[in-house]
Amino acid sequence: MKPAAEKLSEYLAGQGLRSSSQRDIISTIFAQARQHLSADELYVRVKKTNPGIGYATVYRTLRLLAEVGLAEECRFEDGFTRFEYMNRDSHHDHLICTRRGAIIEFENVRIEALQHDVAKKNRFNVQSHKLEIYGPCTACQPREGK
Amino acid sequence: MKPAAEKLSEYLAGQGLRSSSQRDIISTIFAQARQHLSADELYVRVKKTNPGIGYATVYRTLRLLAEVGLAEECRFEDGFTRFEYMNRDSHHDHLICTRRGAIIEFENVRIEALQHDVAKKNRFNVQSHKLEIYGPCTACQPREGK
DNA sequence: TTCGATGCAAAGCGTTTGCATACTG
DNA sequence: CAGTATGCAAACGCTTTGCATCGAA
Repeated sequence: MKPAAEKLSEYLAGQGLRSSSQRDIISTIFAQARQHLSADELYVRVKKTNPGIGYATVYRTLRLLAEVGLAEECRFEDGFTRFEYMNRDSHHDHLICTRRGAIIEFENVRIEALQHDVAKKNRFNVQSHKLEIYGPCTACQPREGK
Repeated sequence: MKPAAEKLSEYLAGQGLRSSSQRDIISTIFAQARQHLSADELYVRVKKTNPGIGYATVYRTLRLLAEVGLAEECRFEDGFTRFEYMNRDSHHDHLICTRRGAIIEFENVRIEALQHDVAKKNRFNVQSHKLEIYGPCTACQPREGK
């Protein structure tokens, strides 16, 4: 699997756009995080090693990465927008802990098949879908009073 | 089924809060809409018959309705927050047309059962879930190019 | 008469944009 | 060199809040 920075550069070259050290740094840090990050969380991480990089560049690079297909926007119920690193083809859904926000990914072909059935019945052509299951995870449940 | 305005009033009385003509008007119009509305869309509808009502009151009333369980916040992929009228217990999910934004509700117990299986495997206690299927609907498909 | 609710305008917050400057190709 | 990318700060859109006033109980 090619590193994110390289994929991005190839895309940029193909589009007549330019590479930059900032874009390399941001996309590399984003890919290494291997978890869902908000623009702000990514900005903080980038800032640690590269204080010169601005907020706007992080936002602009995230949008670029989304264009290339290396990042995907996720809007969960807490209202924050996060980005997920995607350097593969497989789709997956999310289990989200309502106590501390841990996010677990899963995949279930039977659910996907049923989704297609539902769509067919309603004459929808499935382009994409999104499934999120919310609840306390094991680690949080013991203390869950209610 | 009790009307939304009445349910809201009962809740307010129980909490030592006060009813108001604005709250009645807003909750009634919201309930009658029978579709997902953004705060702004609701505000516009309310404004038509009651120009005196302010934006803030619409927002505050929507939050109240959510508290009572009569409204639910929905964040779809387009980034807008909408509210859905909920005067029943049944849960349902959404088919969302990517062309013109039509929203269709559906329910599928088999999918829900599978979701619980997934959660169990991952030691999650399901509190709620959210399933959205995106794609062009029949009405939009004929003109769908690519 | 008390204290919550309202309407307005201002503030907040996350995100985007305009612009002069820095840098890539 | 031409033209894109950057960093800053200002602008933006949606939502919330402060405050004086209004109105329900």
